[in-house]
Amino acid sequence: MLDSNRRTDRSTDAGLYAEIAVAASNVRGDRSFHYSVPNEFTDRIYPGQLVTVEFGNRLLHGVVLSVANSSPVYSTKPVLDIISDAILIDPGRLELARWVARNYGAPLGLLIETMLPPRLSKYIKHYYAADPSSNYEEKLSAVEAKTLKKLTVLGPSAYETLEKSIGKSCVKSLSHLVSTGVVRRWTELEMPEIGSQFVRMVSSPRQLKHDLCQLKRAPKQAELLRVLARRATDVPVKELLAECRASRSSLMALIDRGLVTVNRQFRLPQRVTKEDDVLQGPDLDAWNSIEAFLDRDGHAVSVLLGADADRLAVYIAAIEKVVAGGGKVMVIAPTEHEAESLFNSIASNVSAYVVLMTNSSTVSTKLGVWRSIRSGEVDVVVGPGYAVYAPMTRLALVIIDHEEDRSYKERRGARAHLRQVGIRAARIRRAAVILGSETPSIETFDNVEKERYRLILMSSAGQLRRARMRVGRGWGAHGPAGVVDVVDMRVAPLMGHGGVLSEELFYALQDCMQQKGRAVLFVNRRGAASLTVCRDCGFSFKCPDCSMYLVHHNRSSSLVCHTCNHRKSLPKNCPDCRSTRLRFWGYGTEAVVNSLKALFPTIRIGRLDSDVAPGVASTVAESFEIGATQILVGTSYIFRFASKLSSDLLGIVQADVGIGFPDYTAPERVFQSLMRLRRKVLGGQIDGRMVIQTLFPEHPVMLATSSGSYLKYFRSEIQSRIAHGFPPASRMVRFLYSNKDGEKAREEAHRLAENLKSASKVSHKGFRILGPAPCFISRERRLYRWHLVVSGDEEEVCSLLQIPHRGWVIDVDPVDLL
DNA sequence: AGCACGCCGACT
DNA sequence: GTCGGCGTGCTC
Repeated sequence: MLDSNRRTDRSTDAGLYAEIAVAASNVRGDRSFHYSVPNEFTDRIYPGQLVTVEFGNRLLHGVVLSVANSSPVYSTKPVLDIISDAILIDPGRLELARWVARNYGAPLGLLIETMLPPRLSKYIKHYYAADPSSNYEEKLSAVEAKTLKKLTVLGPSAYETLEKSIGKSCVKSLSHLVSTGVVRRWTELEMPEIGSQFVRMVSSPRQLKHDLCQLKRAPKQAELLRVLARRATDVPVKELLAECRASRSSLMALIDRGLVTVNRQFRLPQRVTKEDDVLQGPDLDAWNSIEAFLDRDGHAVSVLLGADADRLAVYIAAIEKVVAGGGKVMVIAPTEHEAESLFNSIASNVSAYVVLMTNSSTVSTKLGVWRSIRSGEVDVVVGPGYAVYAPMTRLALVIIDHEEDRSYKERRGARAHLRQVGIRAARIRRAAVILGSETPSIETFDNVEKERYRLILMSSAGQLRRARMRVGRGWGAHGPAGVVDVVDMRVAPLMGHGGVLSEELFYALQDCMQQKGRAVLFVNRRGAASLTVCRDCGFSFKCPDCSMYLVHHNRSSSLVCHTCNHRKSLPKNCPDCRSTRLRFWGYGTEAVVNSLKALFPTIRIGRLDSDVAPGVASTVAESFEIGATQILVGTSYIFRFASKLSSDLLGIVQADVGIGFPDYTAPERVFQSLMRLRRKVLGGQIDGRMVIQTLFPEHPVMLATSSGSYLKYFRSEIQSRIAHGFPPASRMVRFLYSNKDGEKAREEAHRLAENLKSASKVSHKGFRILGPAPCFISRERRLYRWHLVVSGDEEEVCSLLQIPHRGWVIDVDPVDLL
């Protein structure tokens, strides 16, 4: 009788041991666990396999990381079962999972879970059966005896079935029954059948005549068989029945006769074949560089700088080349939406097997896509950030488009930066990386400057550089230079109500309207007012659950919290002193529209932000595109309609560089979005004009923006990052703690600070601890928030990630500190 | 997740 | 003394 739960002592048993990543999502960091391998598994256990193990008193699955003849742990539990012999995660991806877990302090189990087929844990079933060969001498408790008796009657059953038929308390006695050997336990992987049904002919075509003879009195069945024979392949059930105008019963009869079989087959979703994008070939200089780059052996990163369409041409040529050489390609985009449009362009321009990884497809499609990629039949995977975890083998090229996009930084889960994960994935498999951008991120360009990445400038950028050189400006913004005016809003004369428009922007708009032109006004806030104040007692409306002020929205006459979406209607009187004199400070899109309406009563004005219903939004955009609307006021939401924004005037109502906010990437974001706006709005206009209203005209990023010089911007920004110890100058970790009780949050934050400080004494090395302090958003959704920010070198900082207990959120290289 | 262990206050 | 609630940390 085998006691499957016995522990193994290393001293007495020189057997085989497996290092396992257990699917427990709260073991932080890259910690793994060691289990002994029973003799029955020694010749079939491999890294990447899925196994069942006991963890604490839970039954969990895990993935084998390595197999060795010794274990660093004295006493080990046994591997209980190999769930399937398939290698679900290849060694390269195991290494990637470990790297992410270590560098971001994320649970290794979480990474493993994201790499396994979707929803895999739902398909793992634990089975129990009474072992008839075992004798019942053991002293069983009443409950155990009852469980055993029921199990004998039921036969082998899954845990879920047992739970239903014998109840929770009996089910708990199972583990003891297993350890005494009276009950056997094993695991099965029951993956759902996926794909649609296909009909297959059983006999050979030569036998067709003979088969048809027996169907003389069944014309429909004969017809089905004839069509099937003519097609000479498996035919989808639906298609076959439609073609023969037959019903399901005829098909069932054919199956009963044993003439056909029906099986499920997964076919990848058909690619969307729109009219092919008219693509010019990639520009020669850039392509020569990329080609040479791809020809060199091993891992290297190159930054491709150019306009969207130009980069796409290079991507496609690069994919063709790599696939022709037998390599696989990953194409990563910041959002699902962008991934889909990249997929459409690539799939219709490349002669390779291209699939789109998306969350919006059905579960079975996702599973099918995962399998197809794993099997190696797929050449190119296109997807949003998480597609860097796709199960690709023979990976030769990773393309990360819009590498500067902030959405690559995950805001939940592992909180990894998926651009960095993609680069690491390529490095592990010695694949090449192309980072595509029009305005590279500070981190990426820093790597260019330090000669870790190579810069490839496309002619669209190169031409601009030449044009700019003549007027003494650097490269970096695309499209004609145009005129840029920066208005100092602290001293500028204002027009209209609400302090929204400067005279300069007003006259620019007036000019533009008189010449029947169009204008885009960019505002960085939705709603009407950022602060609603009582003019008599000074009362201001705050969110009851957060530390934020409520924003007034005109349309619904309500007050909205932009952090938690708490809403209430705007009262007529001040809740404190009953005064009716409520005043609105600051402005958003609504206030700008109202102010403009008063100044330009005859002009049609459109508004585009996330408050506008999605269906209405595209109408607004189209109406602007055809000229029915002359002024468009919007937030960054307008980028969704980037192709419809072409205008003569671009007004930035308030360029806020985030001074006074703990958001060190704010200047980067301002530069990025203003440059992008300028390309999208004024790109085609020789005489295009841009007016930037700002309270900080002397801020280096404002100066760089007005001259359109990327280098100027980069220099000033990297200087400030170095000065403050922000990434990429050093590694930074933010430890965040939230609690209903503000005092408790404060205490906990101080406790962690002490723990971190003593850790620094142990290791002698230095790192800087900022705080503990309440966060800028000190209360959110009824929780008080405290944080600690640590910066130092990579090695040092990684060692701190394990210290905080559960409840702490760890954010490595956060994008803001709000 | 779920259990053990330890600390502290309230009770026999 | 001892019981039990809760917070914390561990699971090979």
